[in-house]
Amino acid sequence: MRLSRYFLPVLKETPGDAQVVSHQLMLRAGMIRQTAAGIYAWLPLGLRVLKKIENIVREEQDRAGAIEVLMPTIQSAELWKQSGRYEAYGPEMLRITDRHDREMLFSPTAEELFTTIFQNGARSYRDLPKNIYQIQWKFRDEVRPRFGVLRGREFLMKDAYSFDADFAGAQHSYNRMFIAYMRTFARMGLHAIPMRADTGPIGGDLSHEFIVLAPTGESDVFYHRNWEQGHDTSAIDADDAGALEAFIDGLNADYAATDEKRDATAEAAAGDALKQSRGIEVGQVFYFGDKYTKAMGVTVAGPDGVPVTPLMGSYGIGVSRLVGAIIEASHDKDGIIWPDAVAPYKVALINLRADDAACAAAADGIYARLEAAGIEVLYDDRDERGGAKFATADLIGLPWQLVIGPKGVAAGTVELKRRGGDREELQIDTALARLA
RNA sequence: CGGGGCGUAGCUCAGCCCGGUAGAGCGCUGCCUUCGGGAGGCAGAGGCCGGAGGUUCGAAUCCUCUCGCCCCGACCA
Repeated sequence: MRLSRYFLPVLKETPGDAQVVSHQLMLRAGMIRQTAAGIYAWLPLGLRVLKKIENIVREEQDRAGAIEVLMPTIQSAELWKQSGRYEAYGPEMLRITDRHDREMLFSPTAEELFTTIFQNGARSYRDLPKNIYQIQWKFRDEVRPRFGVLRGREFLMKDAYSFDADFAGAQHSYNRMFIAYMRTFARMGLHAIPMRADTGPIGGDLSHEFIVLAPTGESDVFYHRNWEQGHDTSAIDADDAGALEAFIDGLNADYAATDEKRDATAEAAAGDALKQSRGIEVGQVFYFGDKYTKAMGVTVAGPDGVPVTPLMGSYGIGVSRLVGAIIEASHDKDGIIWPDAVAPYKVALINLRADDAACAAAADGIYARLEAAGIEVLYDDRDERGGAKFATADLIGLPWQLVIGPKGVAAGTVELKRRGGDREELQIDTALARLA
């Protein structure tokens, strides 16, 4: 993409409304614009990042055996009355009336609908287990939206719902999602730690929040320093329930808890290994048994013909929130530093001298070669000074900057710079090979 | 939902206390000079001062109401 033809409204100054760094940088880098409290328009650069994150989430859900569907954002109140949540949810649910005065709502989550849809297609225990998910916009009328996309009212969320015939199966479904989350966040260059979370009235220990460590995070978190190393999940066979359970138990042997769930005994045991940080919740996995299936009267025929009430879990990832969380975890004073997997483009091609014919020709040629090679490149061909182009490139945080200047062109070289890292003077072919 | 703050040019803000012809920097447009980390000069464009009432000869400025946004707290993917 040529920057001269793109829509990238960057800001030199920080808008006064934005307090946290990810919000400031997303506005400055032309990724989003706010249209109302907690509601954002996604501009081209932001949308590309959102889509990349969404795709990683999707790939890992698919790999974990979950099946993608898409539910409507606007739902009938009827279903919610069946589960009792229409009243219970309170003012956070955006309620709407249609022209016939029917009560509708903008879905804040979708247990009811998924449960109903599931019942539609599953009659027997042999249809289990099932895990169905969607990546869809949600609306929660938060009292106080803030921090940009970290706490918006409208947000993109992946929500998955598992259905199992018995507890052992439900636990395996839970573990599958658990490991899928580890893989998902790791692929985005994030260090997300699963922490024991509130399980509500169901009890048990089957709920974890996945927290990304970031100094600007909103909650205090405490964890064993073993969590600071990444965990290799590549060898884990998620189909092997026993091995998966053992692996996850091994992980969870190391203490990790948010402020609300601190355990003095476990912290004392951790001793010097106990670390404290701040964190942002980017996902949650949750087992809740027959809470909804029972309320909605959902059953499948068991092996003996007797109806069985399936046991459920739900699993959320804040997709739009992740955009902000990644920036919180990865930026410097000049701007964003995108992890490769989620970067809107791989490389910023910078022509330092748009007015220099030789320079422009060289940059055009390199641009064509990068495009032909299928490398995602944003070509700064604007008639701007070098400084302005560097500032823009640093701000939007593409992993690589390929700099074409008159001196280099004369010598047949270009400068390849890693965002936030080293720069090298390379032969053109060498630089292109490096980016391939 | 309690408490506080702010709405003036595309952005960041000044002006408001003490009423009297609406400002700066950046950005934008044109021309010239410049050109390896947000250059300089000259000339321009751009605002019913969030909205509605009121007080006044006169309101961005004072009063009332209203809408919007932000912050702190309680709450939350």
